[in-house]
Amino acid sequence: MSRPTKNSPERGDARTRLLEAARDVIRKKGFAATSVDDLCQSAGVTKGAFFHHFKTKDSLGVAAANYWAETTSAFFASAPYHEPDDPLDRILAYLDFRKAIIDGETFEYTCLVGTMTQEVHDSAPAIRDACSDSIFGHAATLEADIQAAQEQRCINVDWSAESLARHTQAVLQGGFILAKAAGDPNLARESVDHLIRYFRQIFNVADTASQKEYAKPKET
Amino acid sequence: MSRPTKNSPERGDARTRLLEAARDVIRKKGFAATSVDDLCQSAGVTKGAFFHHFKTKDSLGVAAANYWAETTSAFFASAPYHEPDDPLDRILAYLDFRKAIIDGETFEYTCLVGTMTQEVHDSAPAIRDACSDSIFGHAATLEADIQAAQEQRCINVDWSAESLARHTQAVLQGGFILAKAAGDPNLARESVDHLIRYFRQIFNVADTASQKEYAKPKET
DNA sequence: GACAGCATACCGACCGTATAGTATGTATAT
DNA sequence: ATATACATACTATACGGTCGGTATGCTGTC
Repeated sequence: MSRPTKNSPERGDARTRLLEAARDVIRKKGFAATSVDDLCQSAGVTKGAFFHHFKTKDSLGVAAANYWAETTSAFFASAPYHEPDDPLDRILAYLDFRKAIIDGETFEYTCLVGTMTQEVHDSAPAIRDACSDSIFGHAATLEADIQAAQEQRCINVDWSAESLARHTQAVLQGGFILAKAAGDPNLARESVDHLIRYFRQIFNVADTASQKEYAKPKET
Repeated sequence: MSRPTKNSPERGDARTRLLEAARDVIRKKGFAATSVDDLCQSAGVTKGAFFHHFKTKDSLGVAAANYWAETTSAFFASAPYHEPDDPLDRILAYLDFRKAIIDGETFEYTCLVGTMTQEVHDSAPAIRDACSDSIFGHAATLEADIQAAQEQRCINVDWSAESLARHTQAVLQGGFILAKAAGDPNLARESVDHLIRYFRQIFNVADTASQKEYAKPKET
């Protein structure tokens, strides 16, 4: 909150501070409800700094989506879920990891680009496209492992690795909405649990505490 | 777009027209980006009418969420997916139905209360609660059938009917986000397909074109 | 190594407009 | 006559964006 003075060490990173402020404030209040002044105050910079770095509020939106894409890419690339040798194990580790990082305040675990997409998909194509790139770019990082696991373990599948990768993101995004509605991150984790169960089912891998037993359908 | 005159037959339904305008415009532009004037213009009424029926813009938001809850409840209650005798068949018919109504322009098939939840969850508790009631109220209509199907066909389950009902809504909401991001309703339908496959798996029911064959896991 | 010249980074007052909300008046139904 | 259902004109403010200015650092020249 301390404003950088003329010769403060923070000089030079107003842009980054604004992008970080955007990341957090927009996740709390949404894009349209977040004013330029909100962002400046939260970043501890002035309006002059804002419009020095960003031509318009919308261009800040694009930059924020790209910043999100970059930082989350790096974050996931260095995450430990890539360690297992088996591709399916990597996928399950990914899902466990996604579940583990759903914690704290809503704005800390929800997805900036998912939030912005909802608001601007029809009115700000530039922002929407940047958000779209981030979402589908991340989904694409899962495809190779899904494809490998599919080839290794499944026959006669009627789904593509691409669609399943996208589905994982849909489940996460939807879980965030329910979590916001109820004010409870457990609802997002709960959906990831169902998704994990789906993966175990379609890849035919037993859970530690499995539900592999079935009752014979009774006639009603 | 035609404004009702003093003695036009539309007199008396400004409130409904505003709620319908809210339903459509907010799904396009989002709540914050939708101005009161936008709504008045779209409904063909004046500001006086707006603030006669709604104390504030936020109270319109609450009313719109409640209107959505009422109209969608009636819509789903009279839908044909309740016909099958078997509870699991009813659930699968529900999911087919949800898939079938994902069509046309984005604002025609997406969920008003999901959209609003994203925006206002932190800043307008009254709206969020109304949205929350709509989402979880609808999810609750699925619980009895899920519970019945579970008791009929599953043993040793580690999931509750309640959580699975919520998960269906999460998948739908998430599918809408991806559809908005890509501008393509197919992405929402695709996620429903995965959800249907999940239901078939956990309830152990064969698909017409099944993927019940599995390859023996190869060593990598 | 001092200094001119220049670009970048930022400041903060200001502007025009859009926005939520109000005040007051009027037509219609009961 | 009174309440309801609007219509119209108006207000205060918040908002995105502009503009002239200043501080800081870099670069080449002598």
